[in-house]
Amino acid sequence: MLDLGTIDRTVDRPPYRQIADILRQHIERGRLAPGEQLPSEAVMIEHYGVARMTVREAIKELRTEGLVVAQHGKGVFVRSAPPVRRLASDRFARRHRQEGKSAFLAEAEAAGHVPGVDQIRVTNEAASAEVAERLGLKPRERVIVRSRRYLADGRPVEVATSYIPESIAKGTPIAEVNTGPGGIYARIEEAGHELARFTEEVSARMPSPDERKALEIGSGSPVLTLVRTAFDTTGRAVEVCDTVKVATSFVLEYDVPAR
Amino acid sequence: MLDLGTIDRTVDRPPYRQIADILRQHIERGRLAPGEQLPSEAVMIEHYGVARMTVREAIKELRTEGLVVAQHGKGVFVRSAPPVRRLASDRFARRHRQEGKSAFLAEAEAAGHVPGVDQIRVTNEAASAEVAERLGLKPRERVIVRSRRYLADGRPVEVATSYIPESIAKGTPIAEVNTGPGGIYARIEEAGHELARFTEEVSARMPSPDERKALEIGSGSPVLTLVRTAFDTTGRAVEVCDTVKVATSFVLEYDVPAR
DNA sequence: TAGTTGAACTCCTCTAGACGACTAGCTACC
DNA sequence: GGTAGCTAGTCGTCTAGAGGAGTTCAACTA
Repeated sequence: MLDLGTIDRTVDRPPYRQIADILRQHIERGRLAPGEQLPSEAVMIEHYGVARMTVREAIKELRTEGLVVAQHGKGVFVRSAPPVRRLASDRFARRHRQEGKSAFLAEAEAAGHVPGVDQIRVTNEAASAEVAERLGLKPRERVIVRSRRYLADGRPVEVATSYIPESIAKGTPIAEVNTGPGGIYARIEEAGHELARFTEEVSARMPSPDERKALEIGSGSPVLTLVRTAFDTTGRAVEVCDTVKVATSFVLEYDVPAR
Repeated sequence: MLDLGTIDRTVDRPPYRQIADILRQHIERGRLAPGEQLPSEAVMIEHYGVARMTVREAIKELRTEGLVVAQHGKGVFVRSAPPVRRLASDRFARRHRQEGKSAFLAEAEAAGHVPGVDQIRVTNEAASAEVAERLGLKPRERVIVRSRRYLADGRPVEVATSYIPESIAKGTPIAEVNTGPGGIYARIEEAGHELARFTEEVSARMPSPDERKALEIGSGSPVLTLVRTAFDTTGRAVEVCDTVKVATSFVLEYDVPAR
């Protein structure tokens, strides 16, 4: 049986924080294992002799920290840490494309996960000012917009939107839902644009409500955002991609020369 | 005067979320500017005709999202976005060290901020199993541990801890609080270890209470974590550095060859 | 003038209770 | 045998109130 301890009314730390502290320790020390259910609100109300809202405040704190998830009608459970996927900086290596694997597929399989993609939407739009600038296009030039959601072992882990100039995508399956083996980078190279390098801008923030929904995460889970630009050997930007990843599921690895 | 709108009791979105939505929109559309004060709880209770806790729930949601910060006794304010600092992947370029600038100093100045460092602590410890493994040392070999906090324009933006093998640091100012011009990387190179490359592992998570305190951020602000290893030209790991950055203050730029 | 007090305002924490909605398991009926 | 409905247990949301504590500023006092 879990030792819930007691709260101390004389100390200046408020009861709801003390309760959160006790539960947090149990989780961090493994006495409450991932997936395990926390004591119900009723039990804790009884045990600590506090009001319902006080217990809920404590649980709210843990939810904000991403330590637990509540399930309406069932209980509150310790978050089972999703598998962490390491993304090495060679994930865009040509050999993967030559093997018919897209970057995501190659990485997920290497990490032993079952990859999946859904919610694919492909449209042809006029480039926004920002996208045009990043791609070095004139404003309002047309681009293929590809958005999709990636899954690992059936769980959503990332949503991404790519923008490719129509002039490059024309006559290729890039504008189709199914781009064929190797993904869009393989198609871009076949179209005569040999890829030379990528730049990635990494940052992190809290998710918007839409992103929370698409990634099936709570409001306490941060996201990693990647803004990637692909350049061909002539230095032309041939694709930009905005990616939002579930932060807890990823570690990004980069190799930086000292120069 | 700010248009607070009204809530719709017939729709299935709960009132506290509707209130949060209204406020969020005002913030996102700039009608509530950074630093500006939100209507007080009392005003909103009156305006929407709801109970205290309902308004507080709405505000809590915005706090969790990192959009606002509450100040006891003063009010709730739209978070003023701290200056974002872009960290280019050339931030460890040798020329910076040759100019006597550490990586942080070089970057901060380039971005037009006043850099600062405080809370410097230097100790000599037996390497933990993890650090020993990352540095390729035998367990319990001694390392110099340097931890410090970085400030930009007086605001804390990052805490970092470096581990350098004592065998490399011996006889250099690396074990001193003041390492001299160019920082520890300059000293490592002077000690005969020419730096060849770095690897960085980037991830993001919510901060621990300690980190919240050191970085002076609320519980709704995520942090970026960097685990860096520096290698010399012989392939030996000469330093590892664990960094925790305020996520909203940084964009990390990386250059990835397509290979 | 300089310092203190007090009021008014703010958010923080807690209590005690209400009803609603979701889940899961059991039961009774067809 | 299958299903519809009941029920206990869970979390979600809301109400109406309380005292506490930090902030500000004006009024008061020495």
